[in-house]
Amino acid sequence: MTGWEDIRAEVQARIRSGVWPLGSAIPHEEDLARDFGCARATVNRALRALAAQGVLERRRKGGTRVLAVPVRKATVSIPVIRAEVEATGRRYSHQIIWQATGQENTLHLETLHLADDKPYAHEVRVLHLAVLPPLPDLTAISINEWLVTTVSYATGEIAFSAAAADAGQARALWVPTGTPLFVITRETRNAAAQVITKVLLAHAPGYHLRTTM
Amino acid sequence: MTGWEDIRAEVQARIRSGVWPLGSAIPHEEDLARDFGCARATVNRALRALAAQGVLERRRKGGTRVLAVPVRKATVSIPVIRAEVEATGRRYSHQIIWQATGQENTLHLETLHLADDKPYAHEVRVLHLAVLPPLPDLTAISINEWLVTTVSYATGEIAFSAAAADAGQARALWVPTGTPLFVITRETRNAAAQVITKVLLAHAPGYHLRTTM
DNA sequence: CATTGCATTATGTGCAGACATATTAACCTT
DNA sequence: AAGGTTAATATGTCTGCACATAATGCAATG
Repeated sequence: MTGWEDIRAEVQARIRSGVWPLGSAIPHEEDLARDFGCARATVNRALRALAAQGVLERRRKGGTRVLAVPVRKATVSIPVIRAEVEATGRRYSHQIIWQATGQENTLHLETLHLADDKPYAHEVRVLHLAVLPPLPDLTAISINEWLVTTVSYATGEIAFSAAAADAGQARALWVPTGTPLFVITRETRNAAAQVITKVLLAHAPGYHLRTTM
Repeated sequence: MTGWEDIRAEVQARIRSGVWPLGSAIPHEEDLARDFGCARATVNRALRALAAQGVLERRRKGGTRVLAVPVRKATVSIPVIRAEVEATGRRYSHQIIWQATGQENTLHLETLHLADDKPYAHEVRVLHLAVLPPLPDLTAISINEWLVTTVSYATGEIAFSAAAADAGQARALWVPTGTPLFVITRETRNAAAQVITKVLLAHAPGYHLRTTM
């Protein structure tokens, strides 16, 4: 009867109805557990879920409070491009347009990803070779895919934006210069906080990144 | 010594090293618990985290398997625009450019959000009044903000894309027609799956949506 | 008066056991 | 052989208990 989802819903209802105003502290887990007639672990699970959702803020000893500014959080999947293309029933391929070694043992790569031989996305990447195992044959597998399966879980920053196609992007994607492109930039670091790679990925017009709340 | 984070790391290491190849099934929670010398609940926590990350797929009775196609998941915050603007030290304001009632008890709203009196984002919204409480005075509080604090948790779809500014967006945002804009479209539904509102939000050039992995 | 140190407190996490539930596989029926 | 029923199984979750950990404030100390 009292699952943690029910408790999450109840807590959220109390926040919405003003019983626990925005910015205020809510009772301790133990009190809530007594209120709801369940174990503290159950309350804990519910409150942790709400914290992950951006509704609550929790701090040891500080207790739990309702965020003053509610934040909606959405989880987006950043798939391997090959899988993304093949999921729509199209055939994936990629071409390395240009590559060069740069300062400090870096490799610069310009890649075009294609779906049914039509341009799908244009990628510019800098790889820091010192923090990577030897590279494979890049004509067989895309760097993107190789990295995902090779490098242990890494942290990183992602940014989404819109930008006008520059000359290189325009040429690769068969669009006029200045065309709005959906751009994803990524910076990936390994466990030791060393930068592994930086990527700028510009998608051909019509691209949408979808998710649910 | 054996926290659930350690176990998550170990499982991830085994996947990366090929002990558990992509697409293969991994042992049951009970077996893993014996292997790692911990309780099943601890293994469960670790595996659930990995499933949320997009590394594993879990099904009752079906067991746990490594996803054939690794997916990176990132959580993005969709903040209230006022908070987003004020977080950068600027002053928020908004203007309702146009509004009209449409078919089936809907309200159409065109809003401009400003930061230090400069255009920040252009919003076009359709509200389904039948599934909402009475609206407040919209000059005092933006719809966006009112909805977040008023409507109980709702599901919805979000899509990010890049688009060329149309005439209305160009005029509102002080940019030439055709300028690349970062666009967020949202469709929000209540618990009964009824559509509450649809939004198209076009951000002024320079906008970035950031997140970490 | 500043600083260090300790006790307090709320959340974070672990464990063992139990039952719930979804899903598959095996079985039986027609 | 097709189809429906049943049993087996792995995950999902709850409970009650325990200890760990971080953060806060108070107190003792120099």
